[in-house]
Amino acid sequence: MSARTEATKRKLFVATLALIGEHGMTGLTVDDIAARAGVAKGTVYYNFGSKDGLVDALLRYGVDLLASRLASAGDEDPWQTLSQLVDALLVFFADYPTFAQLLVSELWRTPGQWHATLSLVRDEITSVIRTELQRLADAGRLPDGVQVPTAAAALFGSVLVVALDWQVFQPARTKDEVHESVMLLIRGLRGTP
Amino acid sequence: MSARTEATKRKLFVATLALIGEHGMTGLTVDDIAARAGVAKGTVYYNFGSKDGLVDALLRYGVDLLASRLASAGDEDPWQTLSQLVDALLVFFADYPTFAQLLVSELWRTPGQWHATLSLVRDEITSVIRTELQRLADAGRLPDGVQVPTAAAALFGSVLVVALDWQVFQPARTKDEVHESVMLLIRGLRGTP
Amino acid sequence: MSARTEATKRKLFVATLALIGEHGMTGLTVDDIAARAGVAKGTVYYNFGSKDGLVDALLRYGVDLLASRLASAGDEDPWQTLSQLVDALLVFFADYPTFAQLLVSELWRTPGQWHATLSLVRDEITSVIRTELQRLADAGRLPDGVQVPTAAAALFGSVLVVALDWQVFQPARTKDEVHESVMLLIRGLRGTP
Amino acid sequence: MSARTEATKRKLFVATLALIGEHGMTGLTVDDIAARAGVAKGTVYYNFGSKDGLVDALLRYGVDLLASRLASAGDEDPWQTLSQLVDALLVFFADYPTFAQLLVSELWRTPGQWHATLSLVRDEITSVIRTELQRLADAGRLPDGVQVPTAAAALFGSVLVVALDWQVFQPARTKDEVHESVMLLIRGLRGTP
DNA sequence: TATGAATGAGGATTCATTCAT
DNA sequence: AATGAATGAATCCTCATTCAT
Repeated sequence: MSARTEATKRKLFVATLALIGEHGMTGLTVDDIAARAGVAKGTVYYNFGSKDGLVDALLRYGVDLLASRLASAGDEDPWQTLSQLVDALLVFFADYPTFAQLLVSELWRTPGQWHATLSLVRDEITSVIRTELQRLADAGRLPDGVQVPTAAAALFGSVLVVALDWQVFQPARTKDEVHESVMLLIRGLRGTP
Repeated sequence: MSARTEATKRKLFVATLALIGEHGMTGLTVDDIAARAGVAKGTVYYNFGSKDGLVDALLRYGVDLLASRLASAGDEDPWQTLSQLVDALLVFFADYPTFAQLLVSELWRTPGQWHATLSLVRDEITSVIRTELQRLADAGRLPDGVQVPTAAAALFGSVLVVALDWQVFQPARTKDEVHESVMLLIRGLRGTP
Repeated sequence: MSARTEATKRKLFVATLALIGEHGMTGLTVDDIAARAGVAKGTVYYNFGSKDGLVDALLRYGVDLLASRLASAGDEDPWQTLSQLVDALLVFFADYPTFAQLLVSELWRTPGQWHATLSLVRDEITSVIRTELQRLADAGRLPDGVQVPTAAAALFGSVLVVALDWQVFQPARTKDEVHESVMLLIRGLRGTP
Repeated sequence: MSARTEATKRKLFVATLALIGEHGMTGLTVDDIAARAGVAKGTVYYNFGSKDGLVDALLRYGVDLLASRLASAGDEDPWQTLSQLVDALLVFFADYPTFAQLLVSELWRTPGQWHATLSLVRDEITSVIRTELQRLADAGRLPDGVQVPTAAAALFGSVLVVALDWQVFQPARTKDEVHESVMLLIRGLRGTP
């Protein structure tokens, strides 16, 4: 892939993300994307084959970005790692609010055209969380009855929704306050001391 | 509003909800709605003015339904009330999965055409939760640092997301298991005993 | 025709005239007419059979009004009578600007749904003018080559257009100024003294 | 604008003009226009944005055509120039009867969607007439009390209406007869010899 | 590698008219 | 004599996609 091609694709990603942020997935048109990116409409098709192809590629691009961020979390204490993961997620969603929107609005749609790619995102995140929860479970540090996969999904969902609510309805809160709220919420998982 | 009109509107609500469940918001056409409801297309416009108007009315219809269910929750012990609210929400989302989808996919969209109505839904639900959390806070039964509005939003979001995840990715779980998961998750709010 | 019916019809005429004045013939809907008149839509159909029927009736109503005004003009001197006719037309068009608009916009349309009725209006007016011009011609007071029917049409058109231009583009002019302009214009018909 | 685009636009202009001539503005559909022009419906929207946009562009196209014709009139004697202008107008309206219809039916509509463009047409024509009348006024060759702008408007309107009446109600007349009628009518402006 | 004019199926909306009350 | 809910044909417009350059 030539440098020129790569630059074109990146311009299209940026334009798409901006437009989704402004008007949502509905109302996202190839015309607008091309105009915003400063290229001709045909270029989108030349590079991505279709509108869906572009969005799908954008999604994968986002997954990679997120994965690299989550990878940096890690601590001997699983609770510390969880705290770092929550932090990384909040920062990522703050950096790419559009991505959070996209995720929440498409992830649980029945047929969903990008379902495969989005499930990938979900798995990417929940598996990291699941790993830490499992470490805790193995160490007997989780209360009885906690189902690791369900708990991981719930934690992921909570962080996602809280991040969105933070930005849309309570932008005045600081990241640390929000982080604290989430951690307080899940203290229940720690079980009675 | 005549009985005939009311019947027509209800038919259109039912048809719309069914179609959103089948094909999502995208792919929802007035043609399909009218056909499914067994009325002419013009009837949609006569009754709701536009497709958006129909969805908006449907949303308000759902709010009322949900509100009446939440109203039945109530106990001397705030924790009991919270548990009942979580239960009512899970049951409602199980009864109207489409409504949960609609909520999650539209609630945090930036401008969003139904933003006003959806905020109403959010407020309707969170205010009930907030009331209970406040009762706990007033009684000194919440840990320091818990911000009631943020906690209420987080709790609502968690239940919503968990309900969706339950249906889409883990349909085998029973409602009680899911309820238990959520309650475990928020045990943290109870503070150190 | 009962008094009630007549009142209803008049209300519909008034509403229709007002709406045409505001939005033109295009954009004139039965819904709007009924709403403005304060009656149900069905009433239009009960009274006039169709939208066209209403407009047609309105047109005939206008013709009668105009005819009665023109009838009051009359003088021994045909030039005086012409002057009075021009005056009556200007006043009528000033009183019912919408009627002038309707006339000018529909009279020369090729198929034109109200062509028959509108031609009636045209004949009503031009025949009065024609009569006076013929009196002048018979008295040898018109220059050679003046074709009475063409001249009558031209005079009618001039007055109509001048009246409209007066209202739309030069509302500051007084009626007398406009009247004077028209009379000056047609002084040519008087021939070299 | 590429040659291809220009050809497409011209085809659409021709088709539109023909259809307006046949069925009037009402009854003008984008479907018909596209079919007549031999292009897809979308092409109309690609090139003009909307049906109104197409009509507006057509109007401007007509203005230019007319302006170039009027520009060829010119004589030392202002009366001669006026005569030539009247002739040019009659010929233009005979060549493009639809344009005359469009003009008369839309020019004096209250808000009117093409009011801006149509006013442009009106100004284009009346200003040329105004110039000649002003030359006469400056030379003291107009009777007292003639208001140049009003007289110009009246003259324009007369020619327009006479041209339409000629085609619709008196097609047997020759152009020269009609021309003569108009000139006779405005001889009044020449004042007492 | 990129362009942009053209396409046409698809979908929202309008509105004159009907008819049971 | 009047109502107004319902109709559905007619129309405008959108937008993902194609293709010749």
